[in-house]
Amino acid sequence: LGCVSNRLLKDFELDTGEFKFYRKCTRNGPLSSVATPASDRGMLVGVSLKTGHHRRVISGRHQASQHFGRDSVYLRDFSDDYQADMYGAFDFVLMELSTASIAKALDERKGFKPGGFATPLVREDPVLGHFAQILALTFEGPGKASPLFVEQLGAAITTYVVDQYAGPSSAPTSAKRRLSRAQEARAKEMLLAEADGNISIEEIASACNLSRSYFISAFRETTHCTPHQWLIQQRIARARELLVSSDASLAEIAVACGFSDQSHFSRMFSQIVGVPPGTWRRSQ
DNA sequence: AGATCGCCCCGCCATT
DNA sequence: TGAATGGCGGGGCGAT
Repeated sequence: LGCVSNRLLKDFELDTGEFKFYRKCTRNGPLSSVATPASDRGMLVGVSLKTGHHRRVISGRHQASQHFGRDSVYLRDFSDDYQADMYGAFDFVLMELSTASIAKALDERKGFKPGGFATPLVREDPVLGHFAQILALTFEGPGKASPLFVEQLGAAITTYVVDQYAGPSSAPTSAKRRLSRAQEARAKEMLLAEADGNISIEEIASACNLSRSYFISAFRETTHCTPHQWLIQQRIARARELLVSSDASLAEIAVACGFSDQSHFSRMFSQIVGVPPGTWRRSQ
């Protein structure tokens, strides 16, 4: 994000794949300036946990001074160049909203299309302030928060930001088959739990009160991935964690991730990651 | 919602 | 011995 890492007191990052969170905190400023060129990373939401920071944002010939108190929120669009001089210590929780997840949240706004965001902007927002505190606790809490929890939290924040800060909606779009948040969460939960007792797609669909065929297409519209494909990706993600965090054999990791044997695991891993698991592990 | 059908995942084997 | 690759049949997944 343009900060010099070794000058930060706290510098955490949490990447769920769909969402990216940061905690960035300085002891005693001044961190002279930051500059990031335009990119297609989507939007950045920053929430200040403390008061006493201000910065001068330079865009073209214009300069604007922004003061941050507790619960101050700023939004900026990564597709614009960003340059700012910073004064005073800061403590931020930040979240990156990918263009895809923004589009998804806008799409879910009862069939209304985007009106765009008013950026850059700074304002007080106690709701996002509380979300930021939850995230800060998630970063520093004793146990790791489950990926599903973090993902749902990201979804909630995205929805909130779009509701509050996206411009007026315009033309309605055609309604598609999609899962409600509750159905999506339930379905994902059941897919992950499938490790023990074999659950079929049929059963998950009926748990969501949907027919099998409708469920599959709605899941796809919602997550841009078929149920079984999604499960495989979750298993591979888990495998990546175990590959770096443990010294278990590939056969053991395969079983731990829901693959019945090593050969099949290696094949699926290669297909998705591009290199076989052993090679990938050595590269980490 | 329910029926049909092709394809790919799975689980097991062998080989290097 | 562990890891990577290939073959193969059954069955469930996913699209229509």
